[in-house]
Amino acid sequence: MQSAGKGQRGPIDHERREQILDAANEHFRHYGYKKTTVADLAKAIGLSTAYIYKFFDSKRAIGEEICRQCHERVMADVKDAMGSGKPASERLRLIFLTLARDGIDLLFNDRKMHDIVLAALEEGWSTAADFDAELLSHVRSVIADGRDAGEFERKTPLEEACRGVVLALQPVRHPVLLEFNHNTLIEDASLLAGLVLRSLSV
Amino acid sequence: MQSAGKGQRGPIDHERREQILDAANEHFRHYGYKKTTVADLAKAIGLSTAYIYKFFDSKRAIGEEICRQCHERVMADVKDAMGSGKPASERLRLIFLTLARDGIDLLFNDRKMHDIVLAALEEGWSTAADFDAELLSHVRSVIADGRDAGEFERKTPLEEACRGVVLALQPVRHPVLLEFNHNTLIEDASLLAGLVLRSLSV
DNA sequence: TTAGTGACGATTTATGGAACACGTCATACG
DNA sequence: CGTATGACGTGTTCCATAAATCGTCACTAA
Repeated sequence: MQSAGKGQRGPIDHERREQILDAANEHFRHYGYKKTTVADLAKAIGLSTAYIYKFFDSKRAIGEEICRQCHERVMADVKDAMGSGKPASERLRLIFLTLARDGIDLLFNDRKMHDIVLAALEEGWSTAADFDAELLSHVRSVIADGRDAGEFERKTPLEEACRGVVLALQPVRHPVLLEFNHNTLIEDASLLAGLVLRSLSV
Repeated sequence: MQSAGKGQRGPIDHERREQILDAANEHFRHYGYKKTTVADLAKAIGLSTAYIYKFFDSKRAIGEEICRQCHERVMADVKDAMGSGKPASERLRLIFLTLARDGIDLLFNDRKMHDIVLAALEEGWSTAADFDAELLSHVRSVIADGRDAGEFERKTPLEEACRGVVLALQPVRHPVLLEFNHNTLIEDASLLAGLVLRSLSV
C-alpha cells in the first residue's frame, strides 16, 4: 500500500499527482479507461512509466480517483439543490431530477466516463459506496427537515423512510438502468418523485 | 416468417414443437443458451438439424419461447397473489415480495435461465415487453380495486400511480440489479412496498 | 403430398502464439 | 538523499487462422 511520507517533498508530490490526474482525465475521456495505458499517461507528462507508481499504487487507483471526481461533480449538483432554500418536498424532487439529468448527461455527453463508472460498479470499486453513503445522508437531512417543518409525516421510522427513498432513486440513477430507460428517464424521475412525496406527506 | 399451416398436420406439429422445447429447456438449463447448438437439440430428439427449422424460424425463436415460459412461471406466482382474496394493499405488497423471491430464485437456482433472461433484455427480445405489459395490467387492477374499496386515495390519476408503482418495482425485479442487490433484496422489496403503500393510502 | 435429410455458403466463435501492459526493482544522477 | 529511469517477470490482450454454427435449399423416400 502506498502512503504519504514515502520520502517525497509535499509540494512536488501534489503537482505531479495533479499532472497525472489531468492527463488521465483527458485520456480516459478520449480513449476510455481500458485503452489508455499507464505508459500513455507517463508520456503525456514527459516522465517514465515507473515514476507514475510513486504517486499511485496502480492504474486502478488513478481510475478510482477520476471516478470519484466524476461522482463529486454530480454530488455538487445535488448539493446545489439541497442549498436552494426551497421547501423540503421541492428539494427532494430536485434530487430525483438532478440525478436523472446528470445520468443522462453522462450517458450521452461523456460516454467513456460512463463506462468507467459502470466498470467501477461491476468491479466493486469503493467509489460507488462512498457516493451512496453521501447521497443517503443528504436524503436523510432533507427528510428530517421536512418532518421538522411539518411537511412530512413522522410515523414511519426515519431510517426506513430514507432507505425507501434511496431505493426508489435507483431506477433513475443506476448506470445500468440508464441504458434501458434513457428515453423516458426524466419523466420517470418525475413520476417517482411524485410517488415518494405522496408516501412522505402528512 | 414461420406461420401455421405450412403443410404439416396439426397434432404432429404440436408434438414435435413440444419435443424441441423440452430438449431446449433441458439443454439451456444445463449448458446455457449460447453453448447449446441447434444440432444438440436435433440430436436429442433424433432428428436432423434442418428439420428443426420447420418448427422454429431460428434458434432465437426457441430461446424466446423458453424465456416466455420462464416469465410465465413468475407471472403465475403473481397471479396467485392477485387471486388470494386479500385486501388490495396486501396483494400489492405480495407482488413486491413475489417478484423479489422469484428473482432471487432465478439468480441462484437457475443461473443459466437467468442468463437467458438477461440476454433477452440486452438483445431486445419481445418477451420482456410482454411481461412488463402484463405486470402493469395486474398492478392497475389491484390499485383500482383498492380505490373502489376505499383503501387507496383517488386524487392521483390512476395511470400515473400505476406507472410509479411499476417503476418502484424495478429495483427488485430487474435482473441486472439483482446481481448488485441480491443480499438485501427481500428487505428492499419490503421497504419499497411500504413506501408505495404509504403513497397510495387515503 | 408430407416427413425428413445431407450438403453448403455465410457468419460466428474457438485457438494459440506473438505482442503488449502492469507493476517491481536495482540502480543512476545531481 | 530525493528524483527519476530502464529492464524485466508475469499476466493479459490481440489477431490471424482454423473450426464450428446458423439457417437454406434442393432433394429423397413412403
